[in-house]
Amino acid sequence: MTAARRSGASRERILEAAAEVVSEHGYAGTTIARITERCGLPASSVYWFFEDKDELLAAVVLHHYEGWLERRPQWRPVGPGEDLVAVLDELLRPWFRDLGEATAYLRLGQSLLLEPREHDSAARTRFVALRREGMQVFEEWFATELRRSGAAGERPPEEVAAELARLLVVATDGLVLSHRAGEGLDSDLFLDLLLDTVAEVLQGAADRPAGTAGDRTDRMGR
Amino acid sequence: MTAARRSGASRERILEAAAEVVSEHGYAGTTIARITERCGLPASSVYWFFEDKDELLAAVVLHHYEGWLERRPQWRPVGPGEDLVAVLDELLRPWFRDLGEATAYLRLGQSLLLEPREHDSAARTRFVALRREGMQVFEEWFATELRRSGAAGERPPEEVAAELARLLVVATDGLVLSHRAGEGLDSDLFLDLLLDTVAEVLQGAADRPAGTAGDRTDRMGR
DNA sequence: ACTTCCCTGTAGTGACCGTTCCATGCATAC
DNA sequence: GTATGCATGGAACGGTCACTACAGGGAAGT
Repeated sequence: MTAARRSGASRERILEAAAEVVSEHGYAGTTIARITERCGLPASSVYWFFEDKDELLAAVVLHHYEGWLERRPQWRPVGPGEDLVAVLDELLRPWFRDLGEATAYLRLGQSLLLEPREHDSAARTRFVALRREGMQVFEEWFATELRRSGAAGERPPEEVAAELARLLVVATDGLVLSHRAGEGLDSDLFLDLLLDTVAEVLQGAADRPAGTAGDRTDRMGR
Repeated sequence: MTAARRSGASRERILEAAAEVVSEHGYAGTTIARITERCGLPASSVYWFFEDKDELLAAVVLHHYEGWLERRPQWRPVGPGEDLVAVLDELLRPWFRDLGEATAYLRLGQSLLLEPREHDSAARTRFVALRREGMQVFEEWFATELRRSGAAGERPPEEVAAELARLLVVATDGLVLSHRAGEGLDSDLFLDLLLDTVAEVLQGAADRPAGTAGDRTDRMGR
């Protein structure tokens, strides 16, 4: 058990068991008892590694986010003759295909989002922060590529990038929920539609003069 | 009897108290104790009118849905010289403006969606059913107007209508969650973007020949 | 061999959960 | 007045929740 101690294998086991329980029983159905049953370790071990249930869930959120960061698409720059939307398609499609089933992470996070703000659990706070961080990954890639290609037209590239990143996040959230409702919404076609919208935003940005652009976009988020 | 029970004012009080508790404390924080505290009636009254907590929540879902049906936008037909998207704008904008705060209904429903399917509570089952029903309200209006105006081009109007209805529902879900995350996503601008997308779908449907249209759209839906 | 420290095992804790029991009101009808 | 049935009041029920007190194991250092 030496190796187990040093490598923190028990902590990992608890973390993974918790994630499995969340994905099987949902947020409300996640109890310490189920987690201990799942990982074979007693509750005292759980409370040895984690201060309380809230901190454990926060750790689950962080754990999954880090996993996503490793497996996330590589944001390669757009080549000279390439279309930005085509590259985006290539980057996002595998991820969208997994959205229906694979992401217990998003399910847990969305449950946390729907909880009241006031009570402000560590898990919820962390998810909101990581969600924002993840969105910035999108945003910066967009901003870089828009700046390079000049596809944003008269509008500030950062502004268009923020808009597009928000659009992506909102769309994925909606897609996950739609899937949970058992509506057979096809991820592939939905991405098609989304990319069409992205193209349309870019088109609009390029066409529109600077003056009128401000009217439509200044309200988009903080 | 059942009819006598359903007409009672106490039943209504319990129902409203439950809705308030849900909107304040979220799904997980909704307990019988809090509901009785809120409405001033004892738990025995709650169990006089409702079989159990699950049935009470199912009744809350139905109650709010019926309220929405009454307050929903009137789906007036599109006039001769009018644009379909412009009318849609007029119909949806007030509703979208309320989405951020007002709809405890959607918050409860989304929490139910994120619960596991197997356990299959009455409340969850009912929300899924009403969600589908509500979506069909959209769908039929779209289908009618598309059939009348011929805006669907070569594609079957029902198919385009289904696609647009799904798009609307997914977008509203995502918008509610985004708002819960505290991202200052502006509902007005988001609706602008959404309507642009609708217009784009219609444009694509009108332009595309029948043969290629099938490739993109057959996957949308069940 | 002895201490040290990390982790596990057992057996709880009180609090709160949904739910139930049953006596009591309180109208209305006889 | 007395009977009838809907609805309330209050006090409990067993169960499960998150969490803890504490003793013990077992590897590592000395």
